[in-house]
Amino acid sequence: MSAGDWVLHVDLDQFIAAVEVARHPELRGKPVVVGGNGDPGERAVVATASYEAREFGVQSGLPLRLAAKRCPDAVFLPVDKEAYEEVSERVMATLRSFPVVVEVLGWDEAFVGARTDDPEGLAADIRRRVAETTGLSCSVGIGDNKVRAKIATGFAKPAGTYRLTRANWVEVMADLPTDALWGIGRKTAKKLAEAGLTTVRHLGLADPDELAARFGPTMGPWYRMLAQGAGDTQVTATPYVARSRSRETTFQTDLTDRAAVDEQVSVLAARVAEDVLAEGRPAVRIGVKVRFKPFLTFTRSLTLPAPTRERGEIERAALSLLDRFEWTRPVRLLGVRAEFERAD
DNA sequence: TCTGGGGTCCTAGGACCC
DNA sequence: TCTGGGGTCCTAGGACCC
Repeated sequence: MSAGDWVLHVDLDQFIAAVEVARHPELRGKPVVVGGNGDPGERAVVATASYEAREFGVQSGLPLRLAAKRCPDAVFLPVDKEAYEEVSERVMATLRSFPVVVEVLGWDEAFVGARTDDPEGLAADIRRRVAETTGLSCSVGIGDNKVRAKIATGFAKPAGTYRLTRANWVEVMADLPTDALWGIGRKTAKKLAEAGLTTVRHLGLADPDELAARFGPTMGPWYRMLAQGAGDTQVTATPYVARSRSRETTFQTDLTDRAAVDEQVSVLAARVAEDVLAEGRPAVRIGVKVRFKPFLTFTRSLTLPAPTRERGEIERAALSLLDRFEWTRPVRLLGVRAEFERAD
C-alpha cells in the first residue's frame, strides 16, 4: 500500500431496523425489534434491534421471548429478507458510484479501497450520498488496513467517522480486552486469559511459538498479528464465490417421529438442490445437521461419488446420512448443506 | 438460555498410500 | 510385528462473523 491509499469500512447503522423504520415512519423513535416471523412467542432470536430497544438490553441473538420480557413496549416485526437485499443493493451501488474499489462483506457492510489525501472527506461524502439515496445512516471506519478499518467503525458508531492506524493503534487498543479484536470471540478470549493474556497489549507481545502450541499453527500466530493491528490491505471487487449452500430449520415443536424427520430432510434437500442449480456448479459433498433437545448438535457428511446437480441424488445422500445418527432424543433442528469444489 | 439461519475457516484423527 | 516417515483425503467438531 502506498501513500494516500486507504481502507474504509462502511457499516449501516442498525440496518434492518432502519430499513423498517424508513418504510414505517410512525416507528421512528420507538423500540423496534426485528426477528423470526415477528411473533415474540416464537422460537426465534432478534436479528436487529433499534437503538431505543438496545437501551433495554435487547440485542442481536437474544431470544424473542426474552426481548419481549425486557422491553414489553417494543414493536416486533418479521424478517423481510428481500426488502433488506434490495436496499443493500442500492447502498452498494451508491458506494460504487465513487472512484473506489468496493468489497461487499454482507448486507450492511463493505470495505472501500481508495486513493485520497482526505479520507475523512471521502467518508463524509459517502455518508451524505448513502443518506440521500437510501435515507439510511452509516458509520465509516478509516484504516491503513482492513482489520484497523473494521475495528475503527466500532468507535465511529453511530453515524460517525473514526480513523485507526499504526499511529494510534497502541494508544487506542492496547488496554482493551482481547475480544475487542475482530476474529477473537468469547471462547478464545477465555482461553487466552487462561494463558495470562487478557489485553491486546499482552497478546501482541506474546511468544508466537507458545501461541502456536496452544491455538494451532495458523490461529496462534494470527492472533498475535491481529493484536498488533497488522492485516490485509488488499480490497478487491472480485465477486464472491460461495463454497457451500445450506438450509436449516428450527421447529417450533420438537420432532419425535423418524418419519417426520425424513420428510423434513427431503424438503430441505429439495431447497438446497434448487440453490445448487441456481449456483451453476455441481455439489461435491453433502452434509446433514441435527440438533437434539436440549441443544446437542451433530453433523454427518459425505463426499459424493461424483459431483451432481440432481435433486434426487442430493436428497438420497442427505437421507442416507440420517442413518449415521442415534435417534434417542427429540429433534429441534434439521439442516442440509451442499459443498462445492474449491476454486483455489 | 427459553439459545435463528447462513456462511467461512481451522484443527485433529484416522485411513490409505508410497 | 514388537512396524518409520510423510503426504493427502475424508470426516466431525469448534469458533467466529453478520
